[in-house]
Amino acid sequence: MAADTPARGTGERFQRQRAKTRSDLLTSARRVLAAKGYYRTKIADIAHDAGVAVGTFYLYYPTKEALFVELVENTAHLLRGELESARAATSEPRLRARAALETFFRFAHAHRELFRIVFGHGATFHDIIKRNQQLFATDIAANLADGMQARSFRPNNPEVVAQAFIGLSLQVVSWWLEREDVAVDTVIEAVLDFVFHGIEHAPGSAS
Amino acid sequence: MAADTPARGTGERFQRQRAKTRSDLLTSARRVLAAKGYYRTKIADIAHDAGVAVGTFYLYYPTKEALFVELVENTAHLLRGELESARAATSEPRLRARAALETFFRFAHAHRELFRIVFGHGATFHDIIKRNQQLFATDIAANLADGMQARSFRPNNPEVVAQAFIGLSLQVVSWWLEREDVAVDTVIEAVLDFVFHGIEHAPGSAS
Amino acid sequence: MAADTPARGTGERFQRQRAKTRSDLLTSARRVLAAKGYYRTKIADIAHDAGVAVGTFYLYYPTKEALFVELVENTAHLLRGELESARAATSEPRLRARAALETFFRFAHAHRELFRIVFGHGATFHDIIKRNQQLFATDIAANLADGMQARSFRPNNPEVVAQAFIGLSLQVVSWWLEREDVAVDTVIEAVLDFVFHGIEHAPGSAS
Amino acid sequence: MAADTPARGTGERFQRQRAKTRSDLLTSARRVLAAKGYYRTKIADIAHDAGVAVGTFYLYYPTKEALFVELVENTAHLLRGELESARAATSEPRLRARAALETFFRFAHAHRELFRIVFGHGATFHDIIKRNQQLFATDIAANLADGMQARSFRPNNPEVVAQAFIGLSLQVVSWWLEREDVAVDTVIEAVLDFVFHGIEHAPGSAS
DNA sequence: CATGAATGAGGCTTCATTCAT
DNA sequence: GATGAATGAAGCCTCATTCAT
Repeated sequence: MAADTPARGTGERFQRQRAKTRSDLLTSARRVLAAKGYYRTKIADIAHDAGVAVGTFYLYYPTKEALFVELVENTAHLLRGELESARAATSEPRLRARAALETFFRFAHAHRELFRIVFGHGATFHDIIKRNQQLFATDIAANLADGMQARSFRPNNPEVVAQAFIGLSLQVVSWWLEREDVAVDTVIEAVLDFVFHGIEHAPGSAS
Repeated sequence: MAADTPARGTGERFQRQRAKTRSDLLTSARRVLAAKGYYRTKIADIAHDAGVAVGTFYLYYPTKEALFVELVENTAHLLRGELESARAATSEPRLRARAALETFFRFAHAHRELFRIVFGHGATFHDIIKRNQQLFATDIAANLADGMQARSFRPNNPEVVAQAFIGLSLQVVSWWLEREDVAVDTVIEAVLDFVFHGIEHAPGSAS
Repeated sequence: MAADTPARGTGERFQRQRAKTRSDLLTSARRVLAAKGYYRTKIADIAHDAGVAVGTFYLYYPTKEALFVELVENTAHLLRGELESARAATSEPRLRARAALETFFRFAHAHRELFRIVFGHGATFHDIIKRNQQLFATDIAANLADGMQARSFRPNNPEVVAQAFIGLSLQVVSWWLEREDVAVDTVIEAVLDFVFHGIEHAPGSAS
Repeated sequence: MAADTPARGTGERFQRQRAKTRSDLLTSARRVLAAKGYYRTKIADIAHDAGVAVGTFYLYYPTKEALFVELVENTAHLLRGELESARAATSEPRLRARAALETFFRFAHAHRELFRIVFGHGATFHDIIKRNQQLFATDIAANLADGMQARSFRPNNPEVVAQAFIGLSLQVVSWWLEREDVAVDTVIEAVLDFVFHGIEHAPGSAS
């Protein structure tokens, strides 16, 4: 046993090396997938971009699909986590919705590539994406239903509005990601205004 | 056959036959592309579905992409036409927007397959789709700007709202296309409510 | 319906063409597999030998293994049929055994390539071959048991002798297939003598 | 380690270590090759089984084939040695043949894995195996010819009988190696009886 | 015109072998 | 010496497109 220890130190080195290569591949995959979409992305493209040989890819991911799934799951999980945190900050539905929307935009901005892969391009072409979108829809619909119950929001069909919410967010973000000139806050404000005066039960608002 | 006045214009009959085959191919392409998306659709699938040989496909369309482009262009053109008619019915921005939304939903419902191809699944994976979406966005933004000018709509960034408009419409329609149980009008009403109380400049609204 | 008939004549032409290509592929597969064995045979080798492109192979066989299995099953089935006919000619165990042995040799000679594939080279590397060999072993053992019961054959373990039978036949045939100079009958006679009498010079027999 | 007089001949210790690793690799190669055959065995499998890294394999064997060849040569050499000893015990052809057969069976039993590699599975797929089989055939044929000359054996074609000999031995042994239930001696007896007397129930002989 | 067989470039994946540490 | 990550040639298979009939 003790005699086998000397290898330990070396093992660490390999671990670090592996982690680096894996991360390189992931980064390249992000970049390339975001740029060309799933079908037009070749394993060779990713490997090349990562500066490794094709075979190396397969030391880290069994298939192209596996990599893709991992990327999607990671991203969705990350986003969901951030959204949860944002919503946890308050229990007031209006504030929550605003916080969620902001979070979503900032996330998309920070992870534009991941985002483009998961929600953009081929969109719902893979079941895993559909499934993840459904999760978001459910969360949003629940929040909307709460708000309606509390009369913070206009009574409406929560499911439909949730879908609308998702749809408009994705579209605006996608659009915005291609024109870096517009400030985030400008867009967020515009969207918030649009969204809010759509769901908000106008009290006696003289504007 | 014999009953078809064989002596007369062979050209005419062939013409008709050609048109039919072409149309058959288009119909099959719609069906198959809608079901499987561009990349997973093989020419052989379409030909088989249309009841012709693979080679025949190429007598009508030079490439797979050409067919796709034609389909997209057709659809977009058709939709744009309907939207124009709808808008032409009135010059009042609010009514126009409502009419356009209704038209859009009814169109998506009537041509669900075309719609899924052009706006769903592979979404923006092809430039032509992007280009067409942009056309719609421009139209909508123009209409919104008009409305804002006329103080029918809340002042806001027309481009952003146009994108939001498109995004929510696509998403809701896509969602709705997969659940035939909900009535069109229910969905339209929900969307209209959401959309209107978002864009409408609340006058002195007692709701 | 009647209008669809004109294609029939053409269909026949295609059928003939298909049959030819299929047969070409089979012939080439036989040749190449026999020469290089399963693992060293590439699809491209077979296709090239058959004078077609690689893709063509896949119009006829889904995988390399499928082709192999078909070849093995065909051969085994053919051989089993011939052996059955040979055995059916008489019920006398000795004659049957002789007839079977002769049939086996003549078959191997006539279908040397198939034979080499199925029984030679990689031999039992694939389950299907094992399974087929077992079938033969069972038949032979049954025949031997009969003969022992009838006291035509020396009492012995039929299973072991059946295996010995198969083994020696395969080996001798394989050996003989590589030296075309020896006449079939010479070999058959030698084997028959060995099989029937063994190697021992009968003690009592003054020869 | 510390107990191993570290100061003394490092070279010697390394020598021992090297020998051990080499032997470990050989053992693992035997096991894995026997189980999966040449083509389906990966270097990684062997290395893993031996508890060393892939690269280490190449410190001991230049190529996969080299290892294989060594294994085959070793085995064949070992067997030939044992057969020679067995034959040397007597000059009486009958006894010699019997002794050789027994030796062969016991060898196969003792080295089933080596045996399966060299004679089973991939059988004659490699020239080296063919060449070795030929060596055995020559030996056996010589012995048979002697016996025939001495009238201990029936006159027959020695080459053919030698091939038969080899073939039946291999087949029976292979068969037997997969059914551990049968005792070696039972099988040997059956084979000896068959080899010496054939299958025919001697006419005059009262059983 | 229609047919469907044939083509072959191109993508995915494997694995014997090499190499930096 | 040992390690295991990296390499890349090579094999399998797919499918848009062409072509002989």
